[in-house]
Amino acid sequence: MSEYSFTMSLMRVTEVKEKAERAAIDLFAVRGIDGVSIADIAAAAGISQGALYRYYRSKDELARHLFGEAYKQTGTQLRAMVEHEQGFEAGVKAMIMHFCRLYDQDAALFRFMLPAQHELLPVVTDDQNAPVAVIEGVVRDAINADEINGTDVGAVAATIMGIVLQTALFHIYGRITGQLSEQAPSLARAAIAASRALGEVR
Amino acid sequence: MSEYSFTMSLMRVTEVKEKAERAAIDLFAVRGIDGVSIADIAAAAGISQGALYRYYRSKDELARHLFGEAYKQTGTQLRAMVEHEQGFEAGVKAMIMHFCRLYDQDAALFRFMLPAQHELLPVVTDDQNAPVAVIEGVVRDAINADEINGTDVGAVAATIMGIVLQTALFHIYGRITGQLSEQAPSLARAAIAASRALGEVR
Amino acid sequence: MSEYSFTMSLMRVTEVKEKAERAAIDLFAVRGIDGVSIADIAAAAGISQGALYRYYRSKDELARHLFGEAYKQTGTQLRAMVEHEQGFEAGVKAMIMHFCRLYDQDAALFRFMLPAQHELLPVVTDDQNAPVAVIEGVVRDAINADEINGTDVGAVAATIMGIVLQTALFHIYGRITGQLSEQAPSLARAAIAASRALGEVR
Amino acid sequence: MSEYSFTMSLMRVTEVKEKAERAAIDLFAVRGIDGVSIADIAAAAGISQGALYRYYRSKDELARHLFGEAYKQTGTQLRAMVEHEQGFEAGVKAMIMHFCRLYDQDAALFRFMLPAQHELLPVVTDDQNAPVAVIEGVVRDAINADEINGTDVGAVAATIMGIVLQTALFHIYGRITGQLSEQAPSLARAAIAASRALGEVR
DNA sequence: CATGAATGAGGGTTCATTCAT
DNA sequence: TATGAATGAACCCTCATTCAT
Repeated sequence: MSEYSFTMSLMRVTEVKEKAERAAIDLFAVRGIDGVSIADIAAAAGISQGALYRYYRSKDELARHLFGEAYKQTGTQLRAMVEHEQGFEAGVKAMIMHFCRLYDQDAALFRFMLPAQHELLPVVTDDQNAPVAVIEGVVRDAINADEINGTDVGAVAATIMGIVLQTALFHIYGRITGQLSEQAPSLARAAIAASRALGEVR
Repeated sequence: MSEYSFTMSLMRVTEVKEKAERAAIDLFAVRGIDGVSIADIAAAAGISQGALYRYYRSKDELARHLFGEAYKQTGTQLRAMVEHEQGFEAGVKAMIMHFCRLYDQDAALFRFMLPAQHELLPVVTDDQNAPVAVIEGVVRDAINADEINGTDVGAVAATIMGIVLQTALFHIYGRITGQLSEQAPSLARAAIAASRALGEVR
Repeated sequence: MSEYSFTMSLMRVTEVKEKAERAAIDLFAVRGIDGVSIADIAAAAGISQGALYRYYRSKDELARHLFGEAYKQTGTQLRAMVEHEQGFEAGVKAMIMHFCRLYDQDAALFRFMLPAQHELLPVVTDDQNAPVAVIEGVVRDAINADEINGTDVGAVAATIMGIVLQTALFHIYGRITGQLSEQAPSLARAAIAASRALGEVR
Repeated sequence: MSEYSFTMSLMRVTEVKEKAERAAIDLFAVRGIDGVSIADIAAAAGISQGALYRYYRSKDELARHLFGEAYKQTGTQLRAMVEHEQGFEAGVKAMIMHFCRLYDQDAALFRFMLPAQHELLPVVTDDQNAPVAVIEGVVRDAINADEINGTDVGAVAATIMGIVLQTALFHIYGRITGQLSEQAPSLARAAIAASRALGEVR
C-alpha cells in the first residue's frame, strides 16, 4: 500500500503484460494469429489465461493492439528518420536501412506484421504516421521537387515497399541469408532506380 | 430437398468440385482461410458439407490443394511465357504482364494466394514450377549471360516479385486503381532497373 | 434420400429438440435458468452440447423461446377458454381452473415460468395473447358491463393472478398439498370476491 | 490510490459493509443475483473486491444474508405490526399497509426479494419470524376465532400474499402506477374478502 | 453417392475467489 | 487490514468431421 508496493505492482503489471505481448508476438509470427490460442500465449508467457484479460478485452484486441502499436511505432521512427535527411535518395536510403535494422533486431515482429497486414491493415486507423503514409510522403516530396517523374504516388510507394518487404520475406523463408542491413544499400539503390524507372517516358 | 438431391446427381463430378473450389477461393480471398467455415463454403457452392469430404480429406487439404494448384499453375504458365521470350528484359516484361493479367482476371485468386503464402508456402512442395523458381531461373540466366550483375539470385528475384506483388496489394487496398495490366510496362521497367541497380558497384 | 429418410430425419429432429426442451424445462424449473448449464441440459437430454445449437442460436434464445412459447400458448388457451364463457364470474372460474390444471399437468413448466417471468417478461413481446392481457381483457369487459366496480384494470388483474400464482408457489414449496385443480373453485370464489371488494366504496 | 486507501481506513466497518450491501441490493434488484458480479458490487460500493470477503465468505453467502436479513426483518416488523392490532381485519390491513409502505420506501429491496424468493426461500431457515409464518399466524388466529371459515391456513395465506406481491410486481412492470400505500386499503379489503370467500360453503 | 444432423474437441471469455503486497 | 492482480474452473459457443439414412 506504500509507494513500494505501488511500484512493485506496477512492475508486475508491466512484467506480465510484457511477457504476454512478447509471447504473443513470437507465436503469432510463427503460426499466425488464428493459429495461436489464448492458452498457447498464456502457457508461453507463463501466466494464466485469465490474466490476459486484465490488459486486453479479447484476443482480437490483443492482436490489433500489438499490430497497431508496432505499425505506428515503425511509422513514427520512419518519419523521424526521414526528417533528418535531405532529398529523395537520402530519404529512401534511410527508410530502407531502418526497415532492415528493424528486421535484424526483431525478425519475429516482422514475421508477425507481414502476414497480419492482410487482415489488420484495414482495421487500423490510417494514421499520418503509418509507414505507408511516410513513404508516400517522401515520394510526394520527390515528385514535387522534380527529383523523380511520376504521377502516381501509390505506385512508387508500392515499389519501394515491395522491394524491402519481399526481401524480408525471402529471408524468412531462407531464400536469402545474412544480415539484411548489409543489403540495405543495394536495396536502396534498387528502390531508387525502380522509382525513377516507373516514371520514365517509354 | 429431394429436388435438390436430384439436381445434384445430375451434376458432373467436376461441376460440383469446381463450384466448391470457386466458392472456397472467393471466400478465402475475402475472409481468409481461418475466417471461412466448411459450412460457408458448402452454402456458397450450393452443396452439402459432407460432399466436400468426397473430394478433400479435410478443410486443410482443400486450402492446400487450392493454393498449391494455383501456385503450380501460375508457375507453369509463367515458365511457358518465359520460354517464348529471349533475354532478361523480355522475360521480366512477360512475367510481370502475366502477373498483372492474372490479377485483373481473377483478383479473388490473388487475394487468396497473397496472404495464404505466409502459411502455406512452407507446406507446398518447392516445385521446379513454382513462380519463385521460374523468376529465379530467369534471373540466373541473365546473370550467366551477363545481362545483369549480381551474385545473389534470390535478392534479385525478391525485388522483382516484391514490385509486382506489393503493387497488387496496394490495388487490393484501394491505394492504386485501374487495370493492373496497364501498369505492367512501367512495373517491368522498374523491375529491370531495380535488378540492374542491385548489382551495381557502389 | 427417399421420403422415408426424409420422414426419419424429421422425426429425429423433433426427437432431439423435444428431448432437449423437456430437459431444459425440467432443469430450469428446479435450478433456474442461470443455474443450469448447456452441459447439464445436454447430459439430461442425452444429446451433445453442439446439437442444441442446431435448434437454438444460444442458451438465451432457448430460454426465451421456451418461456415465450409456454407463455403465448397459455395465453392462447386462456383466451379460448374465456371466449366460451359468459360473464365475469364464469370467465374467472374458467381461467383459474385452466391455470390449476396446467399446474397439475406440468408443474415443472410452472416452476420454470414463475421465476422466469422476472427476467423474461420484459423481453417477450407484449402480445395480445399474453395471459396478463387475457385476464385484463376479462376484467375490462366486466367493468364495462358493470359487473364489478373499479377504475384500475391492472389492479384487479394483479389480484386475480396473485391469488392463483402464489397458491401455486405455496404448492411448490410444500405449504399446500393435493391437486390444485380441486382448489380451483374456491380460488375462483376468492378471486371474484377480491375483485369486487377492490372497487367497493369505503 | 493512497488517498483512497486512506479514506477507507477512516471508514467505520459498518460503513463499508453498509455501502456494499446497499450496492448489492440495488444491483441485484435490477439485474438479478446471477447478473451481478463481485466486481460490479465492489465498484458500485467504492470498495475493493477483496474487502467484500472480509464480511462474507462468498457471493452466495452475501446474497443469502441480504435476503435472509430482509426477510427476517420484514417478518419481525410484520409481527410487531400485527401484535398491536386486534382481529383478522385489522391484522390484514396492518400487514398489507406495511408491505405497501415497504415497497414505496425501498422498491429495490422488493425487486431483489421477489425473484430471489424462488431460489433462496428454500435455503433460508423457516423461522418463526418469516413473513409467511406471521401471515399464517394471523390466519390461524382468525380461524380459531371463527372470524373466517377455512381449514387450510396455507391457502388463505397464499391468497393474501399473492394479492400484495403480484400487485407489487405489476407496479414494478409499470402496469400499476402511483404510491402503492394508497392502494393498501383496497388491497386489504380484497384480501379479506378473498379470505372469507375461500372458506364459503358453495 | 449425397445429405445434413450429430458429435465432441477445443476456443475465447467470465468471474468468484485467493493472496502477496 | 485493504487492495486488486492473478488464478483457474467453468461456461457458452463454434466448427471440422463423421455417419446413419
